[in-house]
Amino acid sequence: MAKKISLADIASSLGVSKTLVSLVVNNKGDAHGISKETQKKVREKIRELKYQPNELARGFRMGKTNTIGLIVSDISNRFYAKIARNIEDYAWQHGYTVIICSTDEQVEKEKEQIRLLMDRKVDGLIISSSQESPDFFNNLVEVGMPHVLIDRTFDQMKSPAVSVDNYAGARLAAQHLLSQGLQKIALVTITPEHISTISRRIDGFTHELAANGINLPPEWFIKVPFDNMEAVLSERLTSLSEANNLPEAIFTLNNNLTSVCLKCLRELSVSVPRQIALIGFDDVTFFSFTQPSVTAIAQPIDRISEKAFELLLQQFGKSQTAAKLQNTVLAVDIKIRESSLKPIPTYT
Amino acid sequence: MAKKISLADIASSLGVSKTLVSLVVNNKGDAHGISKETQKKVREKIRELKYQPNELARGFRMGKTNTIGLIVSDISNRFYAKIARNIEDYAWQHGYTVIICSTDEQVEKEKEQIRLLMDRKVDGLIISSSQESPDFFNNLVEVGMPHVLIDRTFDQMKSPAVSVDNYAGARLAAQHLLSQGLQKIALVTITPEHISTISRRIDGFTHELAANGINLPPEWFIKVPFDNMEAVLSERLTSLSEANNLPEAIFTLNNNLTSVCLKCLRELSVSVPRQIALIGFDDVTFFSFTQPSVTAIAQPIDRISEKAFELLLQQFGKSQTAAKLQNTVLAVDIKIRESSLKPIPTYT
DNA sequence: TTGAAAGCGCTAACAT
DNA sequence: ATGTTAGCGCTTTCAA
Repeated sequence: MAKKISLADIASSLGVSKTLVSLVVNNKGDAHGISKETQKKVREKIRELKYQPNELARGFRMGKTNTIGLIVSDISNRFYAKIARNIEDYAWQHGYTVIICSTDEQVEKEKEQIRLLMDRKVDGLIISSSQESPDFFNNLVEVGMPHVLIDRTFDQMKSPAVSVDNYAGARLAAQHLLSQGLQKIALVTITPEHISTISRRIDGFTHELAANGINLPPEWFIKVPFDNMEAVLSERLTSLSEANNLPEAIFTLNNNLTSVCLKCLRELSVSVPRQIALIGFDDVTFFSFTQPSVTAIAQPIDRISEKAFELLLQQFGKSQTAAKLQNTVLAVDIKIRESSLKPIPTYT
Repeated sequence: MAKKISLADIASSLGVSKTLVSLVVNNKGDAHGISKETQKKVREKIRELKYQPNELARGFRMGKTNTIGLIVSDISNRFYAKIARNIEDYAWQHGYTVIICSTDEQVEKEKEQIRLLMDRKVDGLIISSSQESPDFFNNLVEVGMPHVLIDRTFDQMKSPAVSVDNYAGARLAAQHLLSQGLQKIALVTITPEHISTISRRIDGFTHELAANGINLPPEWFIKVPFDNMEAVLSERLTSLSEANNLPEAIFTLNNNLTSVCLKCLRELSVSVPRQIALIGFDDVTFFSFTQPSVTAIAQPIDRISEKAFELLLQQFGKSQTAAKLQNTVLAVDIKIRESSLKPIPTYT
């Protein structure tokens, strides 16, 4: 690795002070009344020697790294990948760079990652947490670490947050199914269920069903583990099928679940939507490409990212004051497509 | 932000030197003959004061940040999202953290990002480049910046790289189509075509067709811009359809293209595979869930990531020696599914 | 078995 | 209009 040119190098080779050079590098030359002439000399030397400021040293000195951390359960999940991309864009626009960490829903790993990023002095954190309580994050606001919680939030939390109205979204799904006269309805969720998004979707859906006099029998309240969806779901559906006890409709609580469910139904040769109507929470592009296209509750991914980044910037601004709680809840949409439509639409 | 405890704090509060504390923090106490007793005292104080080493300062001092940069065209693309996840895992296992940058195929942005990451002193770079020549990267090996090129590579490059056999993969696709007696075959590619993966796929496919006496007429060599696939492809297919000049089969050069093509065909009410057989380069989970399921050339994503990270670690090891060129080319697989099968398979 | 001091590259208060 | 100096928090000779 060729020795890097430093401020001192260009200063000494010019017979001026490091201060001077630093000033012009940071475009503070004029403000400090450094002569145009000297500035030009310095700039030329900088170009000649191909000087590049050591951002690490600068960050160290200024206590600011222009880096933010993004913590999610799995960056390869469509939803988070999109979020990541949007946040990366906003970050880049503001001169920040983003470090990504996937937790695999493991609370300890998540904490470890956050601690590491803090030790690395990232300026802020955007987190979709797998934790069960807000304690860890309340402590973060206590110590003044800028951060915002996204997607998954907590009651009693002190952190700024942005999420969507999961409860309303799930109700939308239930209403859509009910409006078509469907009564035998199943719910497929992942465990752990304590995740706020999941529990609110469950509540919204079951409440809406209950309000319409329908209850969700245990055998149609299907829980599959986060890391083994396909095998478990397949097994459950198969046994329901064999018992001749399949529902008429299924609501899946996230996009992975929706995909996996589609696949399982296919393998069981269950036709969607003819035999079973399907609707999922969380929309992905692909759902409009498939046959049948898939009905889904769509989250405003870009607005989530935008708001999250904005809340972070806000905290960077007022350095000393503790981050003020602001819990933004965004509305969701239902994208009605073929998979949930009974009777089946006819094509020309 | 509560004042952070530093090495000096715990040293002075114990009446010992920073050296001592540093040594025990880094588990070099025994090696340097520091008494068990003192070590214990230090460790207790560390716990009491909740001391956390400032990794930024440490990185600055040691010239090592334990951070690597991952540069791809778009982190929200399935393929790169998976790559990112795998690399993140390997990185985490080895104590590294990863910064992600999406270039949107913009060469200048890519260069800027790489320069910024270098100024931030990342230890290494893994790059799927959008550049047209290897010059920039050859220079990187010259200055001893550890990096590895993935996915897209260059002739005459001096950088370590890992890619897949795009040429062979495309031939596989052609052979599959030809083996079914299909003759009227179209190719859908993105522009810019200079990207190595793309050009090799084009070559492999057209060469295989040519070897079988089939040529690709210009109107079936469909080029759509990276950032406007759907509109353009739709327009082209529509006009072919109106001219009654649709092919019998289509080969799409990446997963986005495949999805988009599927959608366009649907909107044209063209049945896949009955009217047109479809096969795409690059497999994504979803392709096995759809109706029809989609035939694709599958890349060994995990092996790409693993090898890439390994090549990077290798460069970290032998610090002084220039990175030795190693261009790993991995084999691809064809996943034959319904979309490419003629006659259409029958289901029970 | 332990400590003093230098220094990584930069910025900023304080001279001059 | 420009320079001196101290110091961010850590590791690492070199001494004692």
